[in-house]
Amino acid sequence: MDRHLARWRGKAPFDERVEAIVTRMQFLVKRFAQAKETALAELGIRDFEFETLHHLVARGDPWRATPSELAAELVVSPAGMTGRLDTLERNDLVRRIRGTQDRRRVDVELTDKGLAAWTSAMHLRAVAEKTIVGTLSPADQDTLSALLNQMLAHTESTL
Amino acid sequence: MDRHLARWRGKAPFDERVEAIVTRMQFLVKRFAQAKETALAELGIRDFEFETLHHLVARGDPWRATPSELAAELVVSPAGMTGRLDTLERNDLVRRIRGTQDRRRVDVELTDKGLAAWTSAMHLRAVAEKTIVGTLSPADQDTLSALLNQMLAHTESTL
DNA sequence: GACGAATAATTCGCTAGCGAAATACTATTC
DNA sequence: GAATAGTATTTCGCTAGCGAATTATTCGTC
Repeated sequence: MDRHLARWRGKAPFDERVEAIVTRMQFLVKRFAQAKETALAELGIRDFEFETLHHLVARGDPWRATPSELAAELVVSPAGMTGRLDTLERNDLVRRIRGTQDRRRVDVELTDKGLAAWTSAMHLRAVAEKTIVGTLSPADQDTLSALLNQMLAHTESTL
Repeated sequence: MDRHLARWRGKAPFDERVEAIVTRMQFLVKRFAQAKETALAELGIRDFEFETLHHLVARGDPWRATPSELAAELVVSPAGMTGRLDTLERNDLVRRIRGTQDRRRVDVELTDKGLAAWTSAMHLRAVAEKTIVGTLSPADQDTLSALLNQMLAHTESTL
């Protein structure tokens, strides 16, 4: 992948540094995704399933959220989230509960099976991620996290 | 998105720092993707089309590569790359040329139209990316790029 | 020259996700 | 109470990409 960047050195009609950052991040995120899918495959769970359960667990008991909240947090369209929830519900990992005060709303709740699946998967997935991030020292990890956060703060403010 | 991370503080059964890094990178890469699709939409070109043309241009005249080379550089499966090239060929952005010395191979070559499309799109896409990365100082950008590269070097060495 | 292993690209069947529209519902105004 | 605008979720039609298998070709061995 750095060969790609090397080809442009000195002659690219754009900011090479920005190009390098974006390209490396894209590449790494694909690697994270591949590592996680591989690690989770032995449990028969997909990473998008895990991520969704993860966000429900993060909310604490009673582990509920609306499809819109989940869609926003996971950067997925409403239609995409509906499809995800269809899959999770079909696998008995979540249940949909119609709102009583506002029937347009749906509460997505983690099932016992979903919580157990999350528990089993969480460690495997953490190992897969740490394998890559762990090459950095803790101090470097803090630096990286802060820089990413600075860019994130910007994207949040322009929405 | 940081609300998600805040929910775990102090009680997560995994390394919060690693989680923060991976989550932020995933979020940012999605934002990059959205910004680029939006910017390129006015030219009627998709980001995956641009990325593919970009890798061909990077090789210099005569702007050729095999499907396997492109698949590896862009982290796409062979089947996925075949589909991409189908789309690019249908839009007259590339042409496929059967190898003469090894007829299993195909040479993917940029067309004039493809080069023109890359030229038009390149600036728009660079602006979209810089909008986010540009919030960091040049020194911070170098730091970020180096840290990302350190992780990348590791993933390359474990393939 | 025949055969088997390996390689390159494509095909096949499938899926997660998208944008836009539709449906169901709520809130506000008259 | 009726009408309208807005919201939440789902439906619809489509697509980029995947894994596995297939097809065509090359290379090495006998």
